[in-house]
Amino acid sequence: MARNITPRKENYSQWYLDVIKAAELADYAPVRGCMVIRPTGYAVWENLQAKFDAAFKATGHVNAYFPLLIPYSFLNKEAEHVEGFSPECATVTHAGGEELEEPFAVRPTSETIIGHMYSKWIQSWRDLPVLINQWCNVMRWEKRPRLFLRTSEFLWQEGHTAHETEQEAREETLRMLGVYKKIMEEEAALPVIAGEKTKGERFPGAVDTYTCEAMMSDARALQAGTSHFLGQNFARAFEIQYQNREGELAYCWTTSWGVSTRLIGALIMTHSDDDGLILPPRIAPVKAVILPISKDENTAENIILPKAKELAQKLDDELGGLCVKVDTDFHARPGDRFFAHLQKGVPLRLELGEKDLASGTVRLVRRDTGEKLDVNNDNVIPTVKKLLADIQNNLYERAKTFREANTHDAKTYDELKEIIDKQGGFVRAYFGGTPEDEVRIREETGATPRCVLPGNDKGKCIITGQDNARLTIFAKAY
RNA sequence: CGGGACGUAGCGCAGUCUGGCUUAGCGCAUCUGCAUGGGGUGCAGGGGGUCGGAGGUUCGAAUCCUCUCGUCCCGACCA
Repeated sequence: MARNITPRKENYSQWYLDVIKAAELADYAPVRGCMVIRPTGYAVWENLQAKFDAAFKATGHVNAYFPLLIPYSFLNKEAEHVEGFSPECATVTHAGGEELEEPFAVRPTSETIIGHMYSKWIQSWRDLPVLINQWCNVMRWEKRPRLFLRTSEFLWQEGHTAHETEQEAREETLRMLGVYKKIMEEEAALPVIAGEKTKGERFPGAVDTYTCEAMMSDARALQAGTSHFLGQNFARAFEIQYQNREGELAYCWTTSWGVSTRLIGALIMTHSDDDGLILPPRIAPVKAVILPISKDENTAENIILPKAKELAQKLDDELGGLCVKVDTDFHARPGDRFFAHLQKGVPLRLELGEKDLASGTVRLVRRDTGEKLDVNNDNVIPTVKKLLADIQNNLYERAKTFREANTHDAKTYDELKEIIDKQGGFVRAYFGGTPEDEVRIREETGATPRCVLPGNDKGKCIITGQDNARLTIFAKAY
């Protein structure tokens, strides 16, 4: 249907890029791996940001800002951390026309510099917990960039907390994982599985890493957000010590957690179709668009437009403002205007023409299903509210149904191989192997352990044959 | 980082092998006018590129050579 978008079945990667281009979400920057987030894409990010930020504040966190440049030596203080990040770290070696004595790292993440500051700020158990979040950009020099999913520079949020006890820090890690899951599911309509990462997939420097794992519409997995229990690793590396209630010096227990603009990639690949972008109403910058239609421009402008504006105002009042757009591009033909909004993923289209005025109705068209409804003027506002809620719900349910239909169980390693090879999707299997086993599985199947399911479901490991292995999801991932 | 493909107007392409035959062409989009108008309308007229960038070969380069930047696909690598 859309002539500027490659059908999903034909070439998934191309489809993804075409949707981004058609919806004007982002464009390539002149620097390899970097992108420009265009106003529409940025508006989506702002909406996501607003939801997460409110949830962070509600759980007692405050925002702050730490610098972009980090003394490179800081990264070296945590062995696993530097090993994990140095390959993708950009460094600044010159400034002011001179070579620097010590290079700066452009932050790939901020555990180190925040750890450094925390060691200065934290003296006593009375200073704890410290619950700080920052919204910023980070840079990771990726070999193979893809818009939103893996760009050299991206926007994200990183929460960094320090606690008095291990239990408190562990609770924080899981609390934020829960916050992520809730917002992803309720606001972004992305069904996710919240679970633990295996050893091989852990964040460099973490004791435990948790993830919200989503399935894209090609049945591949996408890590949508992570939360890390850092134990005392960074506290020891940066001497984040405090005097405890007994008057002794003790190391803090820290956590970190983040979600990024990658979520926009997840939204695209979860909800959109061959006509272009589909956005869940709760995070769509424009929730509904009203199109005044008439073959006579004068009628459109002087009779229909005022009514459209009036309706938009009423809807805005009901929906919380600035969410309804009136399309005043009378010169363009209706078909062109439909497609423009279709591709940009506006959840609901309201058509208001002479026929509607005569019959006292408005035509409503859903983006997710294409369903059309003629609704009496009196019922427009409640119907719009209902439809937006329905669309939100439908997108979530649709994605969840797809995920469930593409999730299979494997009793043996051979079965796992077979399913990954023939059907793809998520494969549940008991796994208790080592990181070396994970590497071997990846090499032999292309799949990686995405997440260990919560709960006490245990069984015989498909690799080692040992009992008590935890139920783990394997999949090919982005 | 290895293998492959590619970079010519906003988008998609032809021309590149066999340098001059083009003031660099085509489709879509765009602009103007008229008609049209509820899922991509029709006719007419117009605007826009110096061929990713730098250097070289040549009387002459979008076309040949060297370097460089970027994109896509596969692989390696990677929260």
